[in-house]
Amino acid sequence: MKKGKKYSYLYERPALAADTVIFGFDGETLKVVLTQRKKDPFKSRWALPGGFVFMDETTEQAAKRLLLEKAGLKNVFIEQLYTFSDMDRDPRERIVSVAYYALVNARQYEISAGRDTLKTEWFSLQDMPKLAFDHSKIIKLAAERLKGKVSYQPVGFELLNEKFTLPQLQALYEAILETPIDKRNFRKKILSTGLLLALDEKEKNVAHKAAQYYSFDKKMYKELGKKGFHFEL
Amino acid sequence: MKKGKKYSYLYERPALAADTVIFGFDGETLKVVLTQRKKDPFKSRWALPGGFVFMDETTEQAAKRLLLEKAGLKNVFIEQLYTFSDMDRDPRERIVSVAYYALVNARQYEISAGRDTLKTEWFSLQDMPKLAFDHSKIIKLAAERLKGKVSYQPVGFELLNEKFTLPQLQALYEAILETPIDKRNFRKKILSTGLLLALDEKEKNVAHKAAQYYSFDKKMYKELGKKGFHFEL
DNA sequence: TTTTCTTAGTGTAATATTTACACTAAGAAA
DNA sequence: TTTCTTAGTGTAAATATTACACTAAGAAAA
Repeated sequence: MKKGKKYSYLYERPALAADTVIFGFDGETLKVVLTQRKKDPFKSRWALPGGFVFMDETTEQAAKRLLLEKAGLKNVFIEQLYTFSDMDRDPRERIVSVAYYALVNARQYEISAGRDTLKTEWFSLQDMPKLAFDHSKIIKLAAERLKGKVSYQPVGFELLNEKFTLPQLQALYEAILETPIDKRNFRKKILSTGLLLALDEKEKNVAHKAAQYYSFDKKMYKELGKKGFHFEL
Repeated sequence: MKKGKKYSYLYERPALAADTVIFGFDGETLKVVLTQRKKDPFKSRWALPGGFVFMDETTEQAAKRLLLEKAGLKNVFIEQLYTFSDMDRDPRERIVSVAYYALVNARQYEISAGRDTLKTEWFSLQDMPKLAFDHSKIIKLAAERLKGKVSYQPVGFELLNEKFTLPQLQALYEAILETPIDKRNFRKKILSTGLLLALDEKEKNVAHKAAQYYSFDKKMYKELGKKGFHFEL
């Protein structure tokens, strides 16, 4: 037993961590926040923001704390993704990680580097560097999950500005689903759900016809989020 | 530091467990396997089969081992459900549990009681006893997950006999979705997916018109399981 | 052997949804 | 005033969904 190790158990226990996949949308592509590691293992490699779960917090609370500590994000939507438990996923020792994904407005939040990271940056999903640990796998699963989510729940409130145009919403859907969508059919369908409120306002300073702003009908958004609705085009 | 506690760490660690929600179908209702606890806490209460995760196995491997040890089940379909990490979910100490759900053929498998359980039995989902820990919550989430699964993936292969009739398959869908389905529309839709192979064989010894047997087209089942398909009636 | 009971199996018409597709409108910049 | 760019709109054809009632087959009962 090494000196200074204060907590002892009858059976060996893995360490417990939380990792977060932070999705943002810049109007063009889906992005994910990565942090560059300061220390070994995988020193200077990019990785998901993550860290150990403390004894006085649930894994979700840990994920939210880490979002704040590592990326400066507060009050964001998160949902549990999956728990990764391969014995060798961390070369130091066994660490079981509960992964969460978060949806944030990439334009609204300035991402700030955390304490033990060199840099923290947005990376486009189609253009990812080589990642530490099994983090590529985690991101891949998160992207699939988000794709699934879009097809049965409204998505967008968390990722867009409060006011947004239909072309913006469509671009978001196309980025998540990784497929082009017919403009007219998209509008018809999304408007028929009753999710959207047309605002009395248009885009400004665009060198083409200005698009109308919409916002989500909060009540409807919540309702369809709970009971689900099928969205496919 | 108490005597005999051999594993020491710098930081406190929760224990890691796996719990399993085993779904079966008896032709009428969805059932779940519960075991009656031999020891405190919650002595003699019904609970989900579960136990600690060892250091040389993933949580999924642990869930599979526990399925065998606690219920005598081998080679069954399992999928990760959710990780439960409330600090007080176990009164003894903090135990984080990764929950899995399994789908098995309730008629084919004899359930056998495990070592430290009094009894192991099937319980109908609508008729559950009071459960230990947060296991009611886990089962509720598992049932919702299964409901969701049915609407975008084929389900039935794991729960029915290799040969089954359309009324049996329909009864399964009705049990999972908790809603009656129109017979003609169900047949039309399920047959149009190409999932089913009509066999050259009928039910025997039934006091009414014998139903035709079908089996799943394995290739199609796998394909639709991977890429998903929308099923709703 | 006939009748009864029970569940399997079948089709259609009305309605709703999905799909494919091309032009005009608005705004700034050249 | 012309050009460039993106917003916004409608329809017809095809497909999918829904609601709904009778005949067929088999064993059991009379």
